[in-house]
Amino acid sequence: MEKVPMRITYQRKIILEELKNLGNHPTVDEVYMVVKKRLPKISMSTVYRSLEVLSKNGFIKKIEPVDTQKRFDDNTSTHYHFYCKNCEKMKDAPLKPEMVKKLEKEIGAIEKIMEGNGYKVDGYTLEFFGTCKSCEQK
Amino acid sequence: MEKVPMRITYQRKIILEELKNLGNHPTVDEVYMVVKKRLPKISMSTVYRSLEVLSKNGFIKKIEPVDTQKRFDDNTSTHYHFYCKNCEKMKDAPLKPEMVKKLEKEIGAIEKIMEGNGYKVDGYTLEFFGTCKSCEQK
DNA sequence: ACGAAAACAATAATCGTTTTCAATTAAATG
DNA sequence: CATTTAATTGAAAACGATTATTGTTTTCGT
Ligand SMILES: [Mn+2]
Ligand SMILES: [Mn+2]
Ligand SMILES: [Zn+2]
Ligand SMILES: [Zn+2]
Repeated sequence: MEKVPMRITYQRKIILEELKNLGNHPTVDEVYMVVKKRLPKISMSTVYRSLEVLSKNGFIKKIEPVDTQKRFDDNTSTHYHFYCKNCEKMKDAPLKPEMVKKLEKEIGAIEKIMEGNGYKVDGYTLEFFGTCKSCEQK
Repeated sequence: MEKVPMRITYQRKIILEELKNLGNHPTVDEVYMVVKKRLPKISMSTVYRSLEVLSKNGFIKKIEPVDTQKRFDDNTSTHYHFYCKNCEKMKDAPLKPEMVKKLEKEIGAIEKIMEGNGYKVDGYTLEFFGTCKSCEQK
């Protein structure tokens, strides 16, 4: 149960450096392409692993979908979801309609602000994750 | 440019039926498995296409990630993102820190409510999508 | 009932990501 | 230092989810 400190290897140092001067939210492939210029022999898996380690140690932040699979909902009205990492099920967020309405309005206002800033906002997704009620009760 | 009405095929009818009585947000595979019991010869691609068509015609709602690729951010503080469907770049949502703070607080309250409902909330993702400023200016 | 267009089943291809494993490198020990 | 131990790497294969392709079948307006 000991926490082994992250090793600062040459490739990790360079990956971090290049991520920083790439700036805006690159994909793994984008990082790979620039790093390859300095480390021609580096492999894709090293880039994947390093970014993972760097984010796990708080140097950077990973942006990833809560759940990668497509899902379908017979309820077409606006509501939010909760993904349980334990049972891997998607549940409706346990919120009263009034709460949903309020949040919806709030975020709608935010969208307006972004539109005022020159962005065309088509929509958004808000998803919570953690452990669902039934899983928690065990 | 004509809008062709969706054909109501046997398999679409059954897929919709089964999606409805599956209830909670099934994955494509989950739909496939139950539908296969009634239509042993149905193929996976038909399930994919049908769910797509059904959602496009408003019968059901698709739940999918704004962007499927992993991305990494050198900014580790809390902030929101905007995905441009045109240039396929992820940008920081153009919001003033005060606005972010406010939303953060608002959603934090929502999390509390869900915790009160027996859920363990580890976090959430909020992502906007549409067309970014620079793409819009063309 | 006929025929054009749409949808189908089966299969292969693609995409992003993870795993495997032998070789290399870094850190810990003496 | 030299030696031991353990983590990391590169290359390749495997993976799961989704999309594309190709003939065949079905739907539906006429
Ligand atoms: Mn739902
Ligand atoms: Mn960011
Ligand atoms: Zn659960
Ligand atoms: Zn753009």
